[in-house]
Amino acid sequence: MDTYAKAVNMLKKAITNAMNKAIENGELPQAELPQFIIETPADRTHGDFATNAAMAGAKAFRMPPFKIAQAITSNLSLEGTMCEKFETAGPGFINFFLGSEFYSSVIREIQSDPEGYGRSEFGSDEKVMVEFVSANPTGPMHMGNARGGALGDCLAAVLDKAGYRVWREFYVNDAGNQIEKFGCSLEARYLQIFKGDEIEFPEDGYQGADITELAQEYADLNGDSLVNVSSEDRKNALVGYALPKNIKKMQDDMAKYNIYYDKWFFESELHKSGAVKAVVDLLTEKGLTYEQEGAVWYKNKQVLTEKLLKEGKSQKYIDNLELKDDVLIRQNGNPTYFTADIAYHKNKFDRGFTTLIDVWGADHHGHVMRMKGAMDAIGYDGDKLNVVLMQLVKLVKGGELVRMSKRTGKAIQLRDLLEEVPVDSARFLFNTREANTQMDFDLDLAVSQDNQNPVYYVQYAHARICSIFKSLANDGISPRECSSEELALLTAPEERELINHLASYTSEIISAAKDYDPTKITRYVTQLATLFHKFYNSCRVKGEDEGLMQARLALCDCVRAVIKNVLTMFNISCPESM
RNA sequence: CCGCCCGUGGCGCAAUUGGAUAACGCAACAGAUUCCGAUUCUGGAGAUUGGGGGUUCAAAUCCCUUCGGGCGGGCCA
Repeated sequence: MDTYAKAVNMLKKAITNAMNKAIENGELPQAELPQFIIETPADRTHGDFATNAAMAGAKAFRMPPFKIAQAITSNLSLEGTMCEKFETAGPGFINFFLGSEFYSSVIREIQSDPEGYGRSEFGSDEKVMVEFVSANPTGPMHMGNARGGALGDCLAAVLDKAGYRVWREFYVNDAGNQIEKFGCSLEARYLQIFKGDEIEFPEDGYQGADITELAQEYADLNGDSLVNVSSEDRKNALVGYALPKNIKKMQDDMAKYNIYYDKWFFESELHKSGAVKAVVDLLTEKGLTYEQEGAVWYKNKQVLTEKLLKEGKSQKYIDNLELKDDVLIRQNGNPTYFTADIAYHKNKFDRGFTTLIDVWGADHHGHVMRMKGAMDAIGYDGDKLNVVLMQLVKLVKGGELVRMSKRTGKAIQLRDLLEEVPVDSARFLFNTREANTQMDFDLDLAVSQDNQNPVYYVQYAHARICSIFKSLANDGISPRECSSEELALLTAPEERELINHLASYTSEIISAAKDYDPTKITRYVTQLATLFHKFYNSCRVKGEDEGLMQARLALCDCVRAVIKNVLTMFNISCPESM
């Protein structure tokens, strides 16, 4: 357990003991102990930790919070808590102040295992799959995929650090309707090459220039050999050529973006193996399907109504949702995307993943509830499927909305972004806004190399620390292990605040993992850099007496280690000089 | 019409998930510094947390209502 968690735990125990003692000696009435929390106050003059135990107990003890606080504190012993002082304040808070033992053990903890710092067993080795991006292979990836990639990959990294066994997966929709459309679009462009504009382009086809290019490429390689074959053979040949190329492109783009998947999962496998059909059979066995107008339907309304009633929602609420059933097998005999997706998520559970996380665009939110319901329906726990919804990104340059790429005249692609913006910057900046908020991605900021750019600011703090060590090495000074007495010299407010922040790293990781929110960590590390600069400005390292200098060097070393720890986790570079 | 998400100083955003005087960064104002790395720091100014009501010791957070923005609502994905 990390020092911070230890300190909180011991404090919790001490407070519980004090309440029990107060009940024994009659200062508090007999009652069940209230649930209370230990928090770190926003305002540090309120101490390093505070508890709401007295306020939380107001109801149970039927006493004013302030009186309860007095009863607790008069029975409180700080023995073994790392705190050296407490006080009551405000409406009944009890505030605690840490002693030097805490500060030196934080530094020692980090230095003993810099790479392992922040890791915990919170996730108990549970197998988690994070599925993200999963863009359609019918065209290039866009800005939304860029955001999803950064968020999903860093979320996975956070979960890994929090003690989960994490698996990253990309679901390739290489089957079904959109591939059919893809084929028709390619076919039309191909035939246009040889027969001109008399060939009509399908109304709902993919308009993109990439389709035309792919058709042209095929024509350049194989000539007009497909003009006189059946439409089906022609489409198969074109898709067989174009699809692998598109998938390869996506894989290259992801690699450029420093994203590496454990698996690229192909939807076509589910069709081939019969898994999609099996899902329909399974639902039919459970009496949850019916036929109508030549299609097979899934009783979504029934399933969700039962689920929502169980959750305590009112009938009126449910009626208002106007739930509808869904098609599993179309009139033409083809399964829908929904059916394949059920089969895919079933497959994930069957592979032993106990928690599934999907990162989806917010436009898919209507899909969330029925997907969870479908998991329940086939005998899995729909609540183990968690969907992180992500709002749209707008590109902004010079304060103005950028709609399309200057070069191609088309919507901005992931590729265009990576040509303009360093990968480090993109990965970091996409992780500065929570998934569920609309975001403006500021291109000027992303390329700027000054402290306005948070990545740069953080990397710079790291480089600066490295340079301190180099500068001291030139003077013949090398860092050494410090004694507790020396570390106890770190008493300046800037030093203590910095150490406090270092200490909260592990719990911050856990909190980010709980909320599926990696953006907490970019905020954490930016704050760390800020606190370091404050320290750097008010506390000189060089030229102080040997003991203090070494203690401050140890602190610098810890800051450097944690910055590197975060950036490495997020696959962002961490230069020693810039 | 119904549902989901969002609304916090001029701008960008946070708040340990119900806790103390709503934090931080730009921009603007007043000043200090130019020292291990491009500066950095210290002050004050600026907020009825979109509006209104409710729940309780305590609400930006939960409930109701209203306004504004985004998204979605069966043979698309």
